[in-house]
Amino acid sequence: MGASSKTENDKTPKRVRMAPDERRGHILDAAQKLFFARGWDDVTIAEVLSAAKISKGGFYHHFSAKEDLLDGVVERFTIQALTAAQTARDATSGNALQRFNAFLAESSRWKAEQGRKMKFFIEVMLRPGNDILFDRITTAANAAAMPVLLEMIGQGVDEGIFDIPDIDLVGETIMGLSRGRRTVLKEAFDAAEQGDLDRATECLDRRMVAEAALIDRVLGLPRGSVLLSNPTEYRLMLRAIVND
Amino acid sequence: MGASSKTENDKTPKRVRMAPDERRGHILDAAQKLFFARGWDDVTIAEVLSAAKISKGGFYHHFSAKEDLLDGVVERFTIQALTAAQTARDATSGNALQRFNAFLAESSRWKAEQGRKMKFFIEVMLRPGNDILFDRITTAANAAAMPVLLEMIGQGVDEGIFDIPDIDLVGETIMGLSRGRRTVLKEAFDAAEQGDLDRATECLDRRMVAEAALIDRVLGLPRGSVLLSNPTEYRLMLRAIVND
DNA sequence: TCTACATACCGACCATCGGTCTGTAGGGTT
DNA sequence: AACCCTACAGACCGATGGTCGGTATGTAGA
Repeated sequence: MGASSKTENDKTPKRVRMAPDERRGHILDAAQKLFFARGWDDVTIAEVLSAAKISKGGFYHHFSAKEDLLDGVVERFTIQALTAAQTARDATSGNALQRFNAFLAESSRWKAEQGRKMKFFIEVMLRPGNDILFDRITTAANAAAMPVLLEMIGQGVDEGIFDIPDIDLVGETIMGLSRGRRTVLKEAFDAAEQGDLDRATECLDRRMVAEAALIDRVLGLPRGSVLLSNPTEYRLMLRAIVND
Repeated sequence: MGASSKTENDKTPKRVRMAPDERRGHILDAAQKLFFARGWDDVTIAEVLSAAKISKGGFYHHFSAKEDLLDGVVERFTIQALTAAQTARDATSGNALQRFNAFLAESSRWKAEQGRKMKFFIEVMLRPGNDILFDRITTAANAAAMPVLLEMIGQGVDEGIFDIPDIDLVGETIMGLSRGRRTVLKEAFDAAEQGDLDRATECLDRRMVAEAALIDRVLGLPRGSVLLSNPTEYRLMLRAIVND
């Protein structure tokens, strides 16, 4: 083959053709990384293009708009969150309270894992401008987990263990609390960055204890029924984050 | 002044010069109207310009960016919310629960008034894309009202009336609930638009009753202590909205 | 009242960004 | 080999937020 100029010297073939799903995945990977690092509005299509090594035409062959990219990223998270929630539900048995506690534990474990995997995730979601991104992800993830949660609460009501004024409000309250953790996370993160891991851990832990006490009330349970705190888990997460 | 050509024929003086505050106010008026009607991202600077009857250069003399406009609008609301909250606090006396109820009543009255004044307000804030605007306003308004709320709750704790796990969480929970009303508002609004005012009212009322029951729990109060429902108020608001 | 200075204001211009369109490469099928 | 389908390239476009040099409208001091 007298084509050394073809087989070897061509370091960059003009076109790399991929299966749609694969290409889509690559683009989403690049976009996700950028979005988490700097927020959705700040990142331009051009940047995603060069990060994903594809042309504009190629991109718009797979995505209809920039908004579509956001949807794609959010969708990934939703799917992950959903399967995680279902796994947690299916893996546990016993009465509603036991299942509920197991579910909360798994849920916070999953969140901590996300925080560990993506260095910027927590740091970034605390910055204004990323509200949209963060809000959409948490909303979608919560929405995915909500049916599972409500099912368990329903079971608790049927069993006569829980006593609640309105089932929708319970779900909402829990979602609201989880959203409000943003502030505490920021505080803990700042402390961790200054090397004060103890204070950071204690900060998160106190919050979780308080949340648990509040959920006790909301579900009409005696104090100490709901378990939400897991200091070692926080420690791991914070350590992973701080170590770049 | 023999200058008929000056005093009368000049229909449009080339420049209208105003005091900075006045001009700023005019621009904000125009911007607010447009934002509420169609959302922040949809409205272009050019539209604000023509609505406020000012040139681009003039505009950028008073505002540094489009974002600045949002800040201005939000700031107005914050101030209004703050004074409303303070008024409500100062106007009431009695024990913490009485003051708390009075405060809630005033607060919801104020919100209803806003909904009445601005036709599009509710309709618009339910549309995606206006999340940012709505979120920023509610967040700012809530943040303004929060100290007042916490002060009252603190009083209740001191008086031994309230029994709470963590004061910050209480504020957060209440704020979260108020944010979650969006969904219910949408439902009620849709019902009202179809002429079913009864269903709309009932929808809001049920929500408020449930919320009150939940807050009872959170504050460690016997059921029925917190009063949040005011059907006639909703009726007025919904009627005003539906009648264009 | 003339001059000098400050500032509110104008509008043409610019850079950038999301999105479109025409054309092309490359793998599979016949 | 001829063909087609489609993943892909990149020039191009319209809109939009923002800038800049210049102009009108005051006001303070001589």
